[in-house]
Amino acid sequence: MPKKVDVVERKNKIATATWQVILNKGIDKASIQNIAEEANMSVGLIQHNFPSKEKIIHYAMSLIIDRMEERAKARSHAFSGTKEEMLRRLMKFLIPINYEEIMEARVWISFLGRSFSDPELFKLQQKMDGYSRKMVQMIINLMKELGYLDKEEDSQLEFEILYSFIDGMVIHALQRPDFYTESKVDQLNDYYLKNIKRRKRNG
Amino acid sequence: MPKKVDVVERKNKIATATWQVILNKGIDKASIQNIAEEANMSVGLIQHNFPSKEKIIHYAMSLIIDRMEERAKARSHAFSGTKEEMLRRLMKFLIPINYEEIMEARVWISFLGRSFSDPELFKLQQKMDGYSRKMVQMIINLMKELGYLDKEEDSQLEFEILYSFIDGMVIHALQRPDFYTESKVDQLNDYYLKNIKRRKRNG
DNA sequence: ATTTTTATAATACAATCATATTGTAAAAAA
DNA sequence: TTTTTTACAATATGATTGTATTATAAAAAT
Repeated sequence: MPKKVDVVERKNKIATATWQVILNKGIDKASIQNIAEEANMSVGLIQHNFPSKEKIIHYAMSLIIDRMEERAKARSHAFSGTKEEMLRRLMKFLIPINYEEIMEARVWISFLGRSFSDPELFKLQQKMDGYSRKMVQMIINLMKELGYLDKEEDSQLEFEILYSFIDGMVIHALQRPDFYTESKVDQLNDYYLKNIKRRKRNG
Repeated sequence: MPKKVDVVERKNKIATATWQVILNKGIDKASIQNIAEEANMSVGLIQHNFPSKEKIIHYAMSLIIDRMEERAKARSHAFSGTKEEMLRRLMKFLIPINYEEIMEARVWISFLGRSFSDPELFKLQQKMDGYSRKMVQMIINLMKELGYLDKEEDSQLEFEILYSFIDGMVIHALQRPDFYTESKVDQLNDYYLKNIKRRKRNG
């Protein structure tokens, strides 16, 4: 056989080309031929790596989610700095900040739209949701540890509000990246925490 | 000529058929032929009402936004009840609650995904954003009026947090409609307001 | 009553689509 | 060395696509 090729790397290259086509031309133009052209590959090579276009789409979304989870994991495993800094870092776990992250988040939105008519994509989205909830729970736990919330307090509503706030920022950040810079996000998170502290002093 | 037909009604019927195809098969399957079948019309009739497929998509998104704005307007113009009730009603201005609203919000997400590669859709999305911001500002003003916020206070950060919270709930409501019932949304909004009040007592 | 305008349908067509088929070169396995 | 396996390309194919063309019936305008 020819030079044994890294099949994962190959698939990822096809997936990222798919993202590019979706970003530049829209998801309805994400055809095998267009993906092949974007990836500088032949149609046959794409077919050699994926049995159908459906599988390309599914793989492309699952890779987006993997990337998001990786970033979140990297942030939650970075134990440098104080716990207060850790809390602030965690609160940004989903927010797309640099160009690459914004593009990925935009592609994710396209997949989210399709997930309502594609059960496989819906499952992937649910997986993403499950992971996000774990991260938000970590944030809530850290808030309790740092005295932002009472430890005995039932924090279910606090959880949902924080999660909505974070996902809302994601939606806004990918629509107005010039406004939603990292420092703007920091400012909002600080204000959010300050408000929790202010009301806590009151009980 | 034949029975003069209501051209707006006709266009809206095509637009809603487009929504259905997007919901059932995905935005990449929203072809003229599929839309025609869904609307029980001939391809020629679709073409008679729209010069191109592009225009159908644009019209379909603009109708979604009109519907959302209409609902928001209806809620903000309903002056029944106390101002506290009005505040709570306004906080739900974007949240999809019944089946129809959830479907519309899901279609909106599909258009949002495409808006990054279609300048016309992006403009429509910006229009929607502008309207939403007006509504959120109304809510902030009412919060000041009702003593939730200090009137002199610069409420820019408060504004962004509330707007993200609301848009985040939208994203969550259309993904988990069984969880995000209207009463759950009410509960979250009440808790949100209660927290503002608690911290305000402290200053 | 004749002409014109309009709503609607049927169908045609080239482009693009997803996928199948076939071929080839290279290297691992025998 | 021979065989087999694999990476990759070229091209074919039938379905679907957006759009153009043509036809028709009905009613408004003349």
